[in-house]
Amino acid sequence: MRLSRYFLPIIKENPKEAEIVSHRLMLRAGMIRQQTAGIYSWLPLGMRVLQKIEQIVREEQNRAGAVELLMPTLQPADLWRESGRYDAYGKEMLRITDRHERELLYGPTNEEMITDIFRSSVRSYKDLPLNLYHIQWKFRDEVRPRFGIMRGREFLMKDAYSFDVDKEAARHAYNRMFVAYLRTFERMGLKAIPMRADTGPIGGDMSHEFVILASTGESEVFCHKDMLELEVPGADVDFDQDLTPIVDTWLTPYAATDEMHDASAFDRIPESYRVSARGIEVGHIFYFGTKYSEPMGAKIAGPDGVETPIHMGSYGVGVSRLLGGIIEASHDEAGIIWPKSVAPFDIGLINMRAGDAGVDSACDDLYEKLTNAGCDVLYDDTDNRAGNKFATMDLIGLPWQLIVGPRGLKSGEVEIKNRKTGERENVALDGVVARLLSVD
RNA sequence: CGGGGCAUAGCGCAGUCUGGUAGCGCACCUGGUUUGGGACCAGGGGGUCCGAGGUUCGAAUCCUCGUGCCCCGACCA
Repeated sequence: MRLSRYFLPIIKENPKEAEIVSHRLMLRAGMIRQQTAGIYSWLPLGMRVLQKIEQIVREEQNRAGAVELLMPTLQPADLWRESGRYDAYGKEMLRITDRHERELLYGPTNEEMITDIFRSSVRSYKDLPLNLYHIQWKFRDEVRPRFGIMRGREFLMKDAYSFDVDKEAARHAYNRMFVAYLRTFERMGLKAIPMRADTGPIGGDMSHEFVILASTGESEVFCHKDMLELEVPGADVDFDQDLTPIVDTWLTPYAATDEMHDASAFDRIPESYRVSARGIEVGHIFYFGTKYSEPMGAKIAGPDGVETPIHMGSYGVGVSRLLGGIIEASHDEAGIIWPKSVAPFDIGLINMRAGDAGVDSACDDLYEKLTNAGCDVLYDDTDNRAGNKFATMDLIGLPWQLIVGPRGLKSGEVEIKNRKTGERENVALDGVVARLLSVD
C-alpha cells in the first residue's frame, strides 16, 4: 500500500481524553476514532489489525473443532424471556423497539439464540458433540466505558457454544477450548494465564478467565512464577484425544484474580516465585450445564431414547479488546510494537527523497518485489520532510522498516531497522529482499 | 449510579475572575529553500466560542436550564 493513496490520519499530539497508553497510541496511529462514548470507528490501519486478530482466533477455533456461523446483532426479546434473562439483564442491555412495536435488543451475548438454533435442528445424541461459534459485534451499555477500545460499549467478540450429552462430554469440550485459547493468545505474542473464575450457581471448577499481564491492567492478579514458563501446546495437538493432562499442567500452579484470590495459599508459595501483577481479561470460558437448555427445551434423545437437556458451555474472546491488550503489552516511548502475527503491515518502506528519480525507482522496485514475495508493505512514498517519516513508522509499529535514500544508494546500500530491538543494519540493495524474507 | 472535572479551528490550549474587533502552537493550503531520525522563510484558509433561554447598548465572558465528553469509585469480554 502506498501511503500517498492510503488513509492514515496520524495525530502528533496526545488527545487529552486518552489516559492509558493503548488508547493514546491507537488514536495517534490513526487506528480508531471515537464516535460517542464507548463506540468507535475502525480506521483502515485499525481494521487491518482487527482482522488479523480475528483470523488467528478463527483458525484456532477451527483447529479445535468448532464450526463458524454468524448470528445477527439484533435479537427478539421473546427469546430472552424464555431464559428469564430479559428482566434479569438490566440496564446493560440495549433495548430497541421497531416500527411494529416489536421488542428487540442489541445482543450482549448469544446463549439464547444459539440454543434456539440448536433446538430447532438437533434431536439425537448422534449429532454431538457440537461447538458453534461466531465473531460478531456485541453491545453492553456499560455505565462507564473507558480505556478506549478496551472497555467499549460496542465490541467485537468471538463467542463459542458447546453442546454435549452430559457433563463428562462437556468437560472435554471445555478442555478443547482451554487449549485453543492457550494457542490463540500465544500466537499473538501474549502470555495469557488461565485463572480460576467464579462459576456462580453452577459451581465446580469449570470456569477460567484468560488474563494477560500488563501494568495498566484493570484488575490485580496473582500467580506462581511457574505459570509464566509453561509450554503452550503446538499446532499438532490432537483435539480428539484426552486433553486433561495438558489442562491439568495449567491448572496446577497457583493463579487467581483478585476476587478468587486465596491469600493464605499464595503465601505458601516461596516468596521468589510469587507473581503479583495487573491483568487484562481477554478470554473467559465456562461450563453452565443445562442453565439455558432446560428452560428453553433444548433436549436430545440418548441411545435409550430418553430425552434429556443438553449440557452447554460458552467461550468468549474479546477480539477488539485484544488490540488494546497487545499494545499495552508491547510498546515503547515511540509507539506501538506489533508482533508480526498481528501487524497491519509487515514492512514499512521509507522513501527518503521522494521525487528523486533514482530513489523513486529503487523504492518502486523494492515495493514490487516484496509485494510479489507475499509481504504486506506500507510504502511511504510521500514527499514530506524526512524527519517525521521515522516517527510515523515507529508510531504505527510495523515490525521492520526499510529505509532507502540517496546517501545509501550511492554505495548501493539500504538500511533495515527492527522496530522491536531498534537495531539497524545496512544491506546491499540487491540482497535486501532476501534478507527481509529471512527475518521474523 | 455516587464523587470530581471539562466543552473556544482537525489536535493541544489561552482568553472567562474584571462583558467591548476570537487568539496562540501544531496540523492544513500556496510559493520558495530544504532533506538520513518530529525542517526553515514568507504568505494564506479555517470558528453557530456545546445548545436553548435570559440580563445588557453590547455576552466566549454574567444568570438559568439542558446536552455531550473525560477522570476516580462500584459493575463487566
